[in-house]
Order: sequence, then structure tokens, then C-alpha cells
Amino acid sequence: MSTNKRSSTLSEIAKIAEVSVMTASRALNNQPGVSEEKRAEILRIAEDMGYVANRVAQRLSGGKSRVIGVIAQLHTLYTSDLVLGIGSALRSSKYEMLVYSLSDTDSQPPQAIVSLLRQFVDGIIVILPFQSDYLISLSDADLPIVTIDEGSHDNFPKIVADNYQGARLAIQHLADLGHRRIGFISGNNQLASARDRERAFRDMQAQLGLDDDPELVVNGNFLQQGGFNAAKELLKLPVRPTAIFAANDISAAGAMSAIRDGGLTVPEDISLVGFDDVAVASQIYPALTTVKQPSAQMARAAVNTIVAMIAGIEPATAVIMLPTELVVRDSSRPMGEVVEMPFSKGSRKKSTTTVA
Amino acid sequence: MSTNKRSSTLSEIAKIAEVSVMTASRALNNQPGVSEEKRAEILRIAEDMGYVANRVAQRLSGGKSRVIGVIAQLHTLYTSDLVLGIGSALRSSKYEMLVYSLSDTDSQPPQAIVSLLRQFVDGIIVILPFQSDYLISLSDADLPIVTIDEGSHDNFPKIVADNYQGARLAIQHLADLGHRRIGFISGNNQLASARDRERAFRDMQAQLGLDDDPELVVNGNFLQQGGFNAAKELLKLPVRPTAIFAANDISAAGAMSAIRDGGLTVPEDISLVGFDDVAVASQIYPALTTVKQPSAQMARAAVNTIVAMIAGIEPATAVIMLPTELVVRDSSRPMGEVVEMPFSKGSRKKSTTTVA
DNA sequence: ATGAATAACGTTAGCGTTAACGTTATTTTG
DNA sequence: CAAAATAACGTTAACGCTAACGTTATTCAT
Repeated sequence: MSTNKRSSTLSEIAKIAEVSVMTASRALNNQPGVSEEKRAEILRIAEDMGYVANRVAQRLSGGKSRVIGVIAQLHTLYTSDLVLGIGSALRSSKYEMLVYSLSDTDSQPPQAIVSLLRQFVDGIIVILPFQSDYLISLSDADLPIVTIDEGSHDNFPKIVADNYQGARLAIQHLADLGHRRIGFISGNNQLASARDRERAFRDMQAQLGLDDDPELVVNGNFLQQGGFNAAKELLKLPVRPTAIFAANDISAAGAMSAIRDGGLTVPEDISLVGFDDVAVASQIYPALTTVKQPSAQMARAAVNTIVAMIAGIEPATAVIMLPTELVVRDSSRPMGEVVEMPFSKGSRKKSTTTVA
Repeated sequence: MSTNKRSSTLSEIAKIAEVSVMTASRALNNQPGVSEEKRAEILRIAEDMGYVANRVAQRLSGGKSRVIGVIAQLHTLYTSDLVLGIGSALRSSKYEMLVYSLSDTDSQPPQAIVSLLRQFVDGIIVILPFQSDYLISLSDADLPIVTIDEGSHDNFPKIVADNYQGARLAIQHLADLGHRRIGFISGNNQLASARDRERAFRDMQAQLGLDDDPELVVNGNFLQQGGFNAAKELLKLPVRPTAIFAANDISAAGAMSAIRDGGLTVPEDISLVGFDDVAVASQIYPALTTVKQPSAQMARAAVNTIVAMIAGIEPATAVIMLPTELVVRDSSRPMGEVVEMPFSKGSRKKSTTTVA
């Protein structure tokens, strides 16, 4: 009820309840060894005084802090989505989340923060898609660690999306629409996800007999600007692709700008498909066809796994792979087909005469 | 050098150095009372054993944890920008940052996290633009708190951008371009920033004698979808506005989609100006004219202030207001003027015919 | 030379909590 | 009914660190 100035301590409560600190501790932690009446009274007093256990002391005393650390680069939308997801998945548990935001220039977190986290939290969820050496320095810790999207060799449970399958879906979709000359804007190949998506692209090229000039693959590094530049390159080709698959939504957005900047239109002149399904994908115009990463499920899986590990239960599988899903919106269209724009009234955009 | 399994403790180091724990502590904390030779040796040993001070213990022992807590809603781009800015501003200091991400449904952080933070960190930077009651519960703490963008009554130092002036600049810009019928997509009026921007709009309407039909103001709630809907409303007006000022970039982006969806073009048919200058503002097409929030400076100011407060120095002013700045890009254009699209090469910036 | 100041340490205690034993009544069991 | 088991507590120590005193030698002023 009353929000006290300084948060009260266990011993204060114990004093008022006229019991030892230990009894108070037991009562509050729901442990045996306290009669029901005393427990009730202690709980009442604690409530009354607005007692909150000091996690710092709890942790130092060898206990748990009930805090889960998240290491992430907040810069990319997709990562933010995941962090948010973890937060809401955690909200139904008794854990809190504290995020360490890695600078975009750092490829690995400073040693300091790693040990800080190690000291304070009960478990760490790492969302760095790097092959990160520093993880090795964590591996010998007793601290549970779960990794999301981490591609490399390691000994932690790993939550990943099925990037390969997702990319295949995207290409299949474009092929189904009649596109045979598809450009690919690749991602940061340091990341396993980028490599998987590119591998899928090349496999599908072969499998479906698509055009496979090497110039059809341009790196966009998962960045807006990278996507812009890459698309510019693709548009400069002697024979222009009729569709572009970008390895993530951000570079797809960049590509869209580049296409417009070149006087062409999506999807009339060029179909465009992204990957991730970040929030803006549905919000840009035209809404982006993309492959949806199951970020909410991934977050939930990560949370479940780490909570289990904290409880001492080792995860059944080292890798949990979640399926991806194609989301068809307005940026992809059958080749050569002239459809009216999905406008409310009658707005005429240039109808495309597709160039061979 | 050697990365030890379990991080070593002070007493281990002291034992090896054959000194007391206290001497080791003094040496490592750069405090007097240790001879230079011993200090050097202790430092060497500590380095050698990969010693890292246990912040949890430091903090519990009444010391500082050298950690700054940040409470923010990571959902909005602008907030993320600020958090990132705080992170990089902190990187040059000896503090680390831990972020608590508030759920978008919560308007206030759970009591638990507040006390958790209070227990562990040396200071808190709050980036909630709410009039948040919970801040009051913090106010009696001994913990330094700095607020960014918080509009309400409170007793903490506050870092804000000059929203009023910024919005005036935006309107003035549109007026200079000849627009006299300007629609306004307002923000979430719970936020002081939104109120300031709307006030500026109305003041300028009066001051410049612009059209001031009440229908020219539609709420967009700072959201993409809200901006979309609001713009739809504005376009439905019997006499359409020739320019739209959105209270933030996100709703401007929504408005842009709506305008396109209505078969019109930015900036040919409608000039559009946003607010914030989040990263995507320059990345959407056409690049958005907007008012730049000095988020990097704000972050730096917040960090400097909190660090000073932790050191016991009360800030000189309760409110630090940083100037905003108009960034003219491609989404605004003189009324009625027909300019070629600013494609690849020669994008000429509009020459302004200033109207009284 | 002698008391006082100083430098360089060491000791004790405590931050708030819990684990691991003690202790004391009360109940159960053979 | 005595011995053993149990329940309901209390005590002690420890987590890793630092603040606040002590202690000892060395230097300094008079």
C-alpha cells in the first residue's frame, strides 16, 4: 500500500514480525519451515511495507536474480522485433529482462559487459548473428545461454528460422508468377542467415532453370543503402531482371527507392520480394511481399529454453528451427500482366511493356 | 591474458600478491594508501588473472555499480535512436548501460523493474514521454534520474527538444513555398511534444493567416496507420490541402502511402513534411522533408547530466532544451510549380519564392 | 631527541540475502 | 513411554566488496 521512501529490508520486516530474518526469508520465498499463521503475517507485513527483495543481495548470496540478460544490436528492425518479443514472452514469467545494446561498430560486446551480465543475470539470450568469438568466453561459464540466429559452431541451444526454406518459397513465388530472370540482393555473408538465403537462391536458379548470370547476384549487405546501390547495379544490366529478391526487407526498401529513382515502378516493371516481414514491410508503398520470420515464436522459444535451463533442465535439441512463411502483398505481380492498381479510385500508373 | 573459467575474486588476487584484500581493493580502485610497487604488482596480477570486479558486490557494499539504467519503449524508431545515442555517449565513459524495454501496452514500468533498477544501477535515464505517475515513486529515491521528453510536472532534470520552434520552422517552410492550405496530422496529445507541435501549428495558422478550418487538423496518434487514415481524411476534404505537416515521421510515412494510394504524388500534388528525422526519413521515396530532433545531442546531454549527478553535482538548469532544425529534402515543393522529377543526376532543389 | 604527522598497510564490520546447520518443542512410532 | 522423527523456528557463515577504523613503521618539525 504505502510506497515507502527507502525500500525496506528483510531484517526490518523480521523485526516487526518478531521473527528471525531467516523465517521471514522462508515465508517470502514460499519455503517450508514456517507455520501458516506466521507466513501469512509476514506476507502481510511485507506487503504493507512495500517490501521488494533486493535482487543484488539475492544474487550475491548465491541465489538467482530473476533477471535475464539480452545482448543485441538494437539497430536493425528485425532485432528490435525479437527483443520486443522476448520482453513480452517474459512478461508472463517471473523474470525481468535487461538489454545490453551492442554498438553497431562493435562486433562483440566488451568483456566488461559480458562479465557484468554474468554476475547479475540468471541467463543470457544472445541475438547476435555473428560468428562471435566472445561466445566462447561465455561457454565455460555456468550461466545458461541461448542463441538466436547465431550461425556458427557452438555449444549453446540455438533458435533459428528456416531461412533456406523461406528463401526457396520466395523464389518459387516469383517463378510461379512467370519470372525467369530474377536478381538477388544478397546480405551480410558473415551471417548464417544470409548464407542460407543465398544458397537457396542459387539452388533454385539451378532447380528451376532460371537465368543464372553471375551479375544477377549483387551484395546489399542487409542495409538500406546497400539495397539501393545493389538495385541500381541490377537495373544497369544489359538485360534487366524482371524481379528482384532482396535478402531482407531493409535492403528491399532500398531497392524500391532505387527502382523508383530509375523511373520504374514496383510491381509493374519489377516485382520485388523481401525477407523478414518487419513491421514496415506492410507499411511501405506498395506493401512488400516478403518471407515472414516467426520472430514471436522464436522469442518465445528462446525464453522457454532459457527458463528451462535456469531450472536445470537441458534442452532436448540443440537447434530449434522454426518455419518461415511467404506473405504475398502488392510488390510482386505476374510478369507482363497488366492489372489496374489497387487504388481506391482510378489512378493510372504507367502500364508496363516488359522488355525482353 | 588467460581467460579464466570462473572469474577470480579480490581475495584470490590479494592472496597471490600477499597483501590484504583491502590493499588490493585500493590498488585496483586507484586510491591512495598503496606503494607504487605493490600497486603495480597487484595490477599486474589482476590483469594476469583476468580479474573483473564484481559489480553486484560493489553495489551491495554501498559502492557504485557503474551501470546506468535506461527505461524506454523500444517500439518507436525515435526512441530507439535515443537509446542508441545514449549507448554511444556512454561508451566513452566508464559506465555501462542496461535497457529496460517497456511493453507498448504498459504505460508505466512495473514496480518490480523500477526497484530492480534502483537496486542495481547508479542512475536512470527515462525516455518515456508520458506523464507518468510512476516517476513520482522514483522521485523520493536517492537515485539520480534524468528524463528525456517527459512533459509533466516533475522534479528531475529534463532534456527536451524545442518542439514548438521546430514545428514553426516546418510550417514557415511550407508557407514560404506558397502553401496556404496546410493540413496537420497531430500526434498523441498525451505527450508534451505532440501538444507543442500542435500549438505551433495553430499559432502559425493565425500568425501567417493560413486557412484554419478545423477539419485541417486530424489526429494520427504518431502511428503509421494513424497517419494513413488521417491523410485519407484530409484528402477527402471539399477543398484539398496542398501541403500536409505530420507531427512525426512515422505518421508522415503513413500519409505518404495514403496520398499515393489516392492516386496523387508527393511532392507534385501535395507537399509533405514530417518531424523527428528518424533514419528512414531520408530513406523513403521521396526523401522526407522533416524537422530534425537533435537526438544525438539529447542523448549526450542526458548522459552528461546523469554522470554529473552521480558524481554529486546537481545540474545547473532543470530543463535543457536543444534546438531543432529543418531538413529540406524532396517531399516539399513550391506550390503549383512543375519541376522534373529529381532523378538520378540533376536533382535541383526548389528555389523558393517566399510568400508574405 | 621526542612527540606529531604521514604513509602503508591490516582488521573489523557490514551491505541484504540465503544455505547449512543448530535448537527446541511437538508429534509419531514400536 | 522412551526413542526417534518431524515441524518450526534461530544462528552462523558466506557471497565479494568497500568504509571506517587500527596498527605499524617512517619521516618531519622543533
